[in-house]
Amino acid sequence: MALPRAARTQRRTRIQEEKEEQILEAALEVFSLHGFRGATVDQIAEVAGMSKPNLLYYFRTKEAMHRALITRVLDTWLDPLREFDAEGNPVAEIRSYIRRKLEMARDFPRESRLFANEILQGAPNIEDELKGPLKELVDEKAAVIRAWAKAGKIAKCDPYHLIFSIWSTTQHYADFDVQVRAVLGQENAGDGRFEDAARFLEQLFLGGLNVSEQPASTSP
Amino acid sequence: MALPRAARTQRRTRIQEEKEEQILEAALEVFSLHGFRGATVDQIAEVAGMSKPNLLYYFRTKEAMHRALITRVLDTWLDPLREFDAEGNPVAEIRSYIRRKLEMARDFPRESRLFANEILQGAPNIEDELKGPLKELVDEKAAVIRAWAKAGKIAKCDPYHLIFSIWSTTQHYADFDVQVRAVLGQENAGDGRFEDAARFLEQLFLGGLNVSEQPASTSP
DNA sequence: TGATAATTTGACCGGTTGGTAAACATTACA
DNA sequence: TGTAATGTTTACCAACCGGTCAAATTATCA
Repeated sequence: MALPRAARTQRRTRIQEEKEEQILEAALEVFSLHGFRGATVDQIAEVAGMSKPNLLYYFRTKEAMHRALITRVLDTWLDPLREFDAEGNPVAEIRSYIRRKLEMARDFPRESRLFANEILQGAPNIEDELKGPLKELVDEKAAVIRAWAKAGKIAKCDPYHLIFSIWSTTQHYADFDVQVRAVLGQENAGDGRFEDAARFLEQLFLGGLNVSEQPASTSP
Repeated sequence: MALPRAARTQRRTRIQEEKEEQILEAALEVFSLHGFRGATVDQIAEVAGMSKPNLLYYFRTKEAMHRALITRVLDTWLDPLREFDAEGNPVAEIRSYIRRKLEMARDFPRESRLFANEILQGAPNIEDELKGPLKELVDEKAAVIRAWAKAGKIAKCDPYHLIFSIWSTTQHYADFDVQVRAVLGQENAGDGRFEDAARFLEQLFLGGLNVSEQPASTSP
């Protein structure tokens, strides 16, 4: 008899790799649009192009599928923050962090919505991830920002709320895309809004931190 | 035989007022946590403290309930933006707008999450509201902001993205509350984070718009 | 008070849900 | 090539879903 994924100890076959990939791709599509409870296994199976029992051969439950998806995506989702470099130039670091987050909102909106859905619904499955790895990473980067402020390289500010602000403003363009497009109207049908947003957010954050475009001394 | 809400032409009875209120309160609780598809009528009925058929006597379908809830909440949700006054002092206006939005995130997080869920899932039921009334209101206020910039009262910036930024940063404290609390740790158990956020966001936006704390001329 | 309208309930319905059992098909590999 | 492990499908299940119905209960007011 066959053993589904969770019970296997041997290395994965080619078919397993392919099918699990297909499934997670389809799961991302459906979960990101409807949340965990609103998504149905039938729908995911249909998007993945396979029968429901076949899908359940690879992931025994809907929850297992969701868990696998979240863990995989969370890791890459935090990459931009990890690249935040203490040794770098504050202005360049903050600017490129905003740019990268905005690029991710543009290129991977489903991943953003998956998290938004999860957090919005109380994060029942990833609370530990938030309080553990995520908090540690943010604590580390907050210390960097605080050091920059103490050295007078940027204005003094609460580093946690600075990070929250960058998260929220950039992810807004993925999570609230429908609203953004409705308000801007269809004349901005292309990706132009992302460039406009990048320009505005740089102005906002660099101005708000008292650093001009060319890294200069803080104002008196 | 009795006529449910939608078909009634007479004035509403006391019981109708009370029960519809109970139901919408319960619906807000459940919809804001699970989204439309993830919410169940049974669950709403249980929270409302009545039987499912009784609930369906007042709102004939789940969708009717959701529609009634959205329309009611959307109106009050936009109040802070409506109060944005062209004649006022730009610094005071922007500052008080941020404060009011943040207060709403603190005092009415469920309402914020209700919208977030709706937008996140493609806004199937309120797209018209977004493209109509909402867009008109934002267009109007964007013109005000642009005029302020033209008059040199604030820095030149894209007014739409400014509004998006205020929305996203403030609503973040309602929609992503679980994440915010996880990152800040339980030492900030009270509402202190809202005061910290208010301070930071004022610094960010007023600085980003080149206006100091005491309304002054723009820097050279 | 009594009759009429408004409200509430338990039983129920067809369709969908997440998930299973077992027969069948395909692949990997000795 | 044979065969054992892996992969796929059809048929199915019990629980749950949104919603209906008719009977029972309660409020209203002449």
